[in-house]
Formats: sequence, C-alpha cells, structure tokens
Amino acid sequence: MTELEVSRRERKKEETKERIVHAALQLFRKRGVDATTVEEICEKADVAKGTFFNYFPRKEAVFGHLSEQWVADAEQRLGAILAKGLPAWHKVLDVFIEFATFYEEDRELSKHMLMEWTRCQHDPTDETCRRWDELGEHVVRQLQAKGELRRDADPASVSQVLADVYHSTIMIWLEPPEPPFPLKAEIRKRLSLVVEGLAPRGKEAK
Amino acid sequence: MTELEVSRRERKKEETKERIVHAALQLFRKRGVDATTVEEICEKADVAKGTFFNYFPRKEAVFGHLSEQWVADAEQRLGAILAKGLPAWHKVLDVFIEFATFYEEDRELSKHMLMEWTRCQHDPTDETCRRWDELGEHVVRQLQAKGELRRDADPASVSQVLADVYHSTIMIWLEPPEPPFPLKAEIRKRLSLVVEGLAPRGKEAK
DNA sequence: CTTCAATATTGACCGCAGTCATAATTAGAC
DNA sequence: GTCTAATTATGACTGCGGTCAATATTGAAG
Repeated sequence: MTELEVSRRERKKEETKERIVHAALQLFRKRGVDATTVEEICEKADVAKGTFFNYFPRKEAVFGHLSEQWVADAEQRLGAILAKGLPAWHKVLDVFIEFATFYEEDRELSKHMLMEWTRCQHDPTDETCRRWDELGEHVVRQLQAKGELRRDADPASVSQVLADVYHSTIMIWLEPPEPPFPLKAEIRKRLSLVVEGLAPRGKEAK
Repeated sequence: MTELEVSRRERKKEETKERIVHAALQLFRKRGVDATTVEEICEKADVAKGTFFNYFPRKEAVFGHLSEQWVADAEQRLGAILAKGLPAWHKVLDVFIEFATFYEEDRELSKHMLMEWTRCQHDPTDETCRRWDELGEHVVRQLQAKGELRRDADPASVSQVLADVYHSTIMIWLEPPEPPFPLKAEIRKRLSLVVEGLAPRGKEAK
C-alpha cells in the first residue's frame, strides 16, 4: 500500500465520512440542528456513535465539511477574476454576493453553519480557515497592486475586516424570525461602505 | 406592597442574583468556564440548582449581567463626550480602546463573555443588546451631524459595522494561546481604517 | 496462510446542562 | 391572627453530547 491511488482504507474512510455528513445535513434540515441527536445521525448513516466522533470532534463540526467546499470554490473563482488584469473589486464583491444565495435558502441551517465557522475561525490548527485567511490576504494584495485599495493598509487587517463585515451582516440577517432586510443589497452596501470609506470627502468635510 | 421603594421580595431576588453572579465569576476565573459546573456555582451561592435557572436561562447567561454594566457605562461616557460640541470621533475611539483593558485582564473569561454577547446580539428580546444598538446609532448620528462621518450612510449599518469590527478584532486577539498583537493598537488601526476609508485618495488613485 | 502492528469501529458508560412537578414563602385581603 | 393567590425555591430526574477500553479490520511482511 504505497501507491499514489488511495488505498481501500482511505476510500472507505472517505465514504463513511460522506455518509455521516449526508445523514447529518438531511436531519438538520428536516428536524433542526438542536433537535437532531448524534445517535439519530449515526442510525441513518449506519455507524456506531463512537464512529461519529472519530470523524468529527463535535456534533456541529459536520459543517466544516461544507466550509471546505466553500473555500475551494472561492479560491477558484477569485483566482480567475484576479488573473485578468482588469479592475476587479466589483467582480470580487459579486462573488460574495452570489455566495449569499446559499444562506438565503435555509436560514436555520445557515445560522448554525456560521456559528461553527466563527468557532473555528480563530483556531490556528483549522486548515480551512487558514486557507480562507490566505485567500483574503491574497485578494487584498492584488487589489492594492491594481490601485483599487489604499496601499498603506495592512492586507491581513483589511481582509479580516471585510470578512467580518460580510459574516456579521449575514448573522444579523439570519437571526430574527423573518428576514429584516434584503440580504444581498445590505452586504453590497456595507462592504462598499468600508471600501469606499466613511469619512466625508472634499466639499462635505468641514 | 405598593411603595416606590422595592419590596423585600425584590431585594432578596436582587441579592440572590448577585450572589449567583459573584459565585459564578469567581469559579469561572479560577477553574475556567467549561470546567465549572452549575452545581458548583449553586453550592457556592448556597441555592439549589433549579434556582440558578430561574435567574439565567443558560450557564453562560451570567455574562449578560456584566454586559449590562458595560452598556450603562458606555451610555454614560459617550453621552458626556457628545454633549460637548467639539469634534468627538477620537474621544469616542478612546472610550472603546479603554474598554479593551477589561479584555486584556482575563482572556479566557473574555472569550466566553464575547461568545455570549454574540449569541444575544441578534435576539430581538435582549434588552441590553437593544440598548447597545440604540447607543451606536445615536453616536453615529451625532458624528454625522458634526460632519465627522459621511451623512449619506445609514446610521444603523455604520454603527453595526464599527461594532462588528471592534468585537471581531478582540475575538481574533483572544483566541490563540498567546496574544498575537497589541490589542489596543490593532483596534485603533482597524476602526480608523473603516472611518478614514479604504479607497485610495487623490493622487494615489489611478 | 499466519502473524502482527496499525488503524478503525463499537456501544456501554459518565457527567452535566437544563426541566418540572412539588413544596415553601411571600404579601396582601379580611 | 387565617386564608389565598402568586411568586420563588427545590432537587430528583431525563436526555444527550462526548469518552474510552475493548474489539474487529486492515494490509503488509515472512
């Protein structure tokens, strides 16, 4: 078992993980996250309870699997946009707006997903979040290079600020029983606010 | 029992609540939040376990008590600053910077406090958070009136963006084993970034 | 095929957050 | 004082997340 192709073990492992994720998401959607027990998930995935915790440290950690795909997709798209030499900020913004479609589909699920994301956000060992950070910094640096963002601002700070504003806008939108405002418009508004700047300009300044 | 002064009942209630909060915080600090059980808290506060949940819906809800004082203090100080007719943004910033001192003192505790805050943030029935929102909007409107912020920006959005950036900067600072950067400097940097604006100015713009 | 170390699975078990039916206090009415 | 309704306290109990020691499976080496 020294080949490049994955061993049977690896395949089975992947497959089991996939089964668990599928079962979990299905139940989460139907019954809600809190009302779903790990045992129910395991029953549906046909594994023992202990097995679940071999794959995920917490019940909610299954969301991490979604985040992975998420980030991979973002890397893909943003990379493509930046590769062209054109002004890119609006295109970048559009990608994030489009991602928001997912949140609009199942608000309950999205809430828990974002909470899990927040939880992992600052864990230095979380691979997915670190990739997200890398990506953000990369994008900001590129935008700076194109002259679309102030060059004197620290890329890490800027990208974190933008990501925080993005996520917290969604969180605010998710919590109340009914959506309080059109999500995508508000995201556009707030991110633009940060990028365009808040301080008064030219003649408006006193 | 129709007087203005609080009844014995009210007093006892307040006192019990206070006892529980004190016991909880003391144990949280010593043993850590997760390692402290509700029963331990109750033993120390000399009440039964059920009583705890008469006062707080969750173990972590005791932090809400701190948030109350917090917000009251902020209302006080920011009100005073805005009452003077002078330019106020830097003073406002200073208040938040000063508040950060608390977080620097007990990082473990602060982490849980902020998580609890985040949890309540979007609950429309949470009195404390609603007051915080009010305060934020009020401050932004005042700053707009003084010409220190763009007047065309929605006060609610702006204040939420600033609050989010503030809190998430602290969260990032709190999570790793050791502080990754000087907290206060970073808060100043990021909030200024938002307020001063990110887009390139004048000759730097292409 | 047998052996063996590494890896994966299992489910009985534990600890604790949170509930709830019952009991005790309170404060006012009479 | 007694009675009563409303409020507050209580702790036995439940359900579930998460652990872990025991068991089974795997794959390679001999």
